[in-house]
Amino acid sequence: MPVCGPDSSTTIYGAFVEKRPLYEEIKETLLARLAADHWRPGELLPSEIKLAEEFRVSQGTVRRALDDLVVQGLLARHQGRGTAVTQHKPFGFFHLFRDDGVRELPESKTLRISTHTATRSERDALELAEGKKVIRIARVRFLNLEPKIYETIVLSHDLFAPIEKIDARDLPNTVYNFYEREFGVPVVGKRERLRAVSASQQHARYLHVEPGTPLLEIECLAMSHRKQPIELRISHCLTDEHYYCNLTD
Amino acid sequence: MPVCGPDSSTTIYGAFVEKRPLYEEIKETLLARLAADHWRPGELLPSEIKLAEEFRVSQGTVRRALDDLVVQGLLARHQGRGTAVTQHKPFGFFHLFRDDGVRELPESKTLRISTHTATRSERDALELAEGKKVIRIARVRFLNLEPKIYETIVLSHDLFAPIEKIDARDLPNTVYNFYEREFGVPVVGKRERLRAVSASQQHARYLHVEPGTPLLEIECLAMSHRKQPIELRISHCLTDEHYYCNLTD
DNA sequence: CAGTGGTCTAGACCACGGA
DNA sequence: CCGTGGTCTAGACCACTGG
Repeated sequence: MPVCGPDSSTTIYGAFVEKRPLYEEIKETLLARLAADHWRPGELLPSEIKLAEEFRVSQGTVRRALDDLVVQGLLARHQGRGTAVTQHKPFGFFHLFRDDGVRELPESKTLRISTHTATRSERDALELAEGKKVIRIARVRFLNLEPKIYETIVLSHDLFAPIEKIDARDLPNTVYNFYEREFGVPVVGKRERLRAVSASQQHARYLHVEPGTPLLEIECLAMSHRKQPIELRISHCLTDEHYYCNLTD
Repeated sequence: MPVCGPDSSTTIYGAFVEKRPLYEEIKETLLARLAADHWRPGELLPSEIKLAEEFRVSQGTVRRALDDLVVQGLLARHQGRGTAVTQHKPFGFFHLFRDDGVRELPESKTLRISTHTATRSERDALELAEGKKVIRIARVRFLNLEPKIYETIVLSHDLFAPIEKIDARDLPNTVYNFYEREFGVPVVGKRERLRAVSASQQHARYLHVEPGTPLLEIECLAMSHRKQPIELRISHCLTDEHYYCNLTD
């Protein structure tokens, strides 16, 4: 009798099983444990056999769940060693590379955190009702000590109200893990829209360029499970010395 | 005794098996058949059971190979119906959407096809030796009848020499299928680098904008199996009414 | 209804890593 | 050496599709 989630059940194989595939249930359970920092990054999970015993399923079913999480970038498996939690957050995966191919980690300076009534496009992206409020965070991000990105983060006030009161200096550099840890909403996917736009007066001031300079606009919608939108992020990047990289295969 | 490729073998399970995983061999074989137009897009492949019999492996092994090809986007499976060749491969490769989310099929007008000695950056991308020649194809692409993309395609002359003699009007709108059909090189992956740049005089002329207008530059390297680079494509897109979309999950 | 893919099991052997 | 994940098998039942 498999023991994963509190779902409704039906009998097959002469036993009780959840209607959704077992490996989906197991994935959810493991995902929840990952979100709850059950294991530290780099730490080894129990072996397939142990997990199979715990969930009362066959090794193959656990394997299927683990494989999916590996594809999602949450776990890494090593023959002979074990299955480990991925070191560097996979979803905050930063796509900007220096022209020579090196990936730099951006530093952030938070300019302000404020609350407003959501605009039409913010409501559309975050699936909010009319009149709902959002928290906006404005940041400048530095690559190699030079300001290269002006970034606005938009969050549903209902979900993230406590952020309002945080001191701008205390906002972590990478916020996806922060959302997961503080608010229990893991970011598992995103939808990005890119455009080339002209730098506004404001962009120009913070990025030390002339207004009208071409900027790469990245509108990124981070999503949790079941496509629930979590965070809207609009970045304006100076791509004179960097490029945005996208791989497929 | 599995029967896939002409690889060296070793005995396990008391039988002869290839050193590489069986499902990899099967993938390659199916991939070759797909490249050879063994099945038409939309056509159903033999069932898992038939394929398992043909390759003399278990159903699970065939399934593993098919699943991988589904992830690659080459096949689509439908419970109760069968496994089909994906209908529109080129569509899956085109990322530009209209602001309202609709995806338009771009029209192309080929401006010229010419041959040159490869530049440094072209050699780097296509992994060519110094002094090698490349074919350059310049196109303007139209969305909703308006010129929106100025595109340069760069191909190794060694691989694609016959293209040189093709009349510009006969070059198909979507060339990936063309490469596969005419030259036997299937495009299975790509690496894209995006930047925001200013329109040059030439861009401006063809796209009917002022020089200096921000354009989205997409440098796309199309690759065949084993990361072999096939085609370098540099597109300059006017993103006043469109955006480039990237999904992750 | 028969045939397809989707899920799951139980068990086998192999290749790799670390003690 | 043992325990890990990686591959493979044979067979079961389910859910869906089509005639």
